[in-house]
Amino acid sequence: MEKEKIWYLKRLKLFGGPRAEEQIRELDKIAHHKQYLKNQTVFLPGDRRRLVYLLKKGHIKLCRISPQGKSLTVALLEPGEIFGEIEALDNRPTASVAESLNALEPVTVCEIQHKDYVRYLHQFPEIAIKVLMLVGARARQMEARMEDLAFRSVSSRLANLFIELSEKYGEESPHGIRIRMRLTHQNLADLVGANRETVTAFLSEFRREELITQNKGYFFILEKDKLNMIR
Amino acid sequence: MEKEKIWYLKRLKLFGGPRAEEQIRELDKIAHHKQYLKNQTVFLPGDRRRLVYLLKKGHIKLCRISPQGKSLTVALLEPGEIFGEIEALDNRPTASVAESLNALEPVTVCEIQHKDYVRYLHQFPEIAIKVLMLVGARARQMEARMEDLAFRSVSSRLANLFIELSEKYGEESPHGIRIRMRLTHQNLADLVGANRETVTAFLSEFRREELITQNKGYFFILEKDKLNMIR
DNA sequence: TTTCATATGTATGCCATCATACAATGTATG
DNA sequence: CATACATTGTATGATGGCATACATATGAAA
Repeated sequence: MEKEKIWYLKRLKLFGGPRAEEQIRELDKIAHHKQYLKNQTVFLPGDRRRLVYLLKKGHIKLCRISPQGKSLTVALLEPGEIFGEIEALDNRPTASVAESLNALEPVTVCEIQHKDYVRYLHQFPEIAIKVLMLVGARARQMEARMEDLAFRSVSSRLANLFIELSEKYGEESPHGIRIRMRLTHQNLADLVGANRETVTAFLSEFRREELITQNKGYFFILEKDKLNMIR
Repeated sequence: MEKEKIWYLKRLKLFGGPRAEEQIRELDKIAHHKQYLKNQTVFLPGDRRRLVYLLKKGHIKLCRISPQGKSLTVALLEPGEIFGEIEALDNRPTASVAESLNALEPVTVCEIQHKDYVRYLHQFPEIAIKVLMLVGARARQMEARMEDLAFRSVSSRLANLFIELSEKYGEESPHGIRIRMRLTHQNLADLVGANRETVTAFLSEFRREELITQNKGYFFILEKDKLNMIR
């Protein structure tokens, strides 16, 4: 049963070395299981609780909301990922929103108090270094997305998004690579920083050219290399 | 003389606690002093040396270059800042360029081999945590800039850039807040992800409205709060 | 000082993307 | 099944910012 309880921690790729067992046990001690019903937000901009989260089940999107109410999705998260105030330096609260993504079932997370988290990192410095690498990798991805926003057209960003999605969330299927999360056109628009209508138009085009298909909210990538060539 | 040699490390804000002295001494052992003449690049995309750098003198910009040769500046660095492969996870080399910024004098840095750096972090885990916070803070800044790119107009981004510059690099002067680094219109354009001509046009407008002035490559901010209100 | 390269200033037409509008379809829920 | 709501599809005009073009200014080097 104990084993059952910590399975999710094993997906985290944060642990390793001779102390791995201990690392997992200690993290489990400070992590508090919690469920969010669908379409509930996990945290909002300005949240002062400064929690660190481990995603156990479901999908989460991290967004930024503009003053005019438009939304930009900064990251999509899968079970096993860590998020929240993992790198909180100053006292400023987050500027992002975390919410479940078109969830059909509830989202399950573990919450960790920030002070427990910092104590834990001091206890297991190897893990601090791994978290550093993780945050760094995400920073690089963001750089790449910034470059896209600055230089590339919506169709190009959208094509690129499908390639990234297929790499991170794709699974082979008889009808092409299936993206294993429900995504609306609005979701895609928020991911590429564009208008929903514009996205819909390009999706129609992609479908006409048989690069992708769409079924009950799930997308299938048919021609990955052709998508790669869209300017 | 020894004191002279490590002054630059004291600017780093990475050290602290009872072991601060030791931290600095050990870092100095693995850091190799190096000078770059003006307009030399420190590293290019694909650089496999995977070095970590400490900036001692001069300014550095980190850029991304698009396939069409357009450049987006990801970060501006001042003396005392750390950059390079501070968070290198995978074996992929950087996608960014680091080059000196309109340098009139040579840029001075310290280079650290990546393996020495990792060993150092293991030796002083407190520092790994500080680097984590630092990388995190930069990641948040990038999120904010992504939001800007996605939602805001060039004039708004430009006004916002001046506010950020005045906060990070500004110093009071009789003629307003002086940005203490030489910046061309092209530099600004690269920072906000826009066309040089477009930027020049808005700068003329800002100058006409007496929000900023420009003198020998240096900018002065006159009306910070009015800049804040530009949509 | 003269020369040359770099940086700045301004105008023009063009085009990608947005905002708006509305119809059509899909899907959850009583 | 019927209803309501969310999502998708498509067209339209408006426009911000880009590319292009070229003139002028600035300042470093000779």
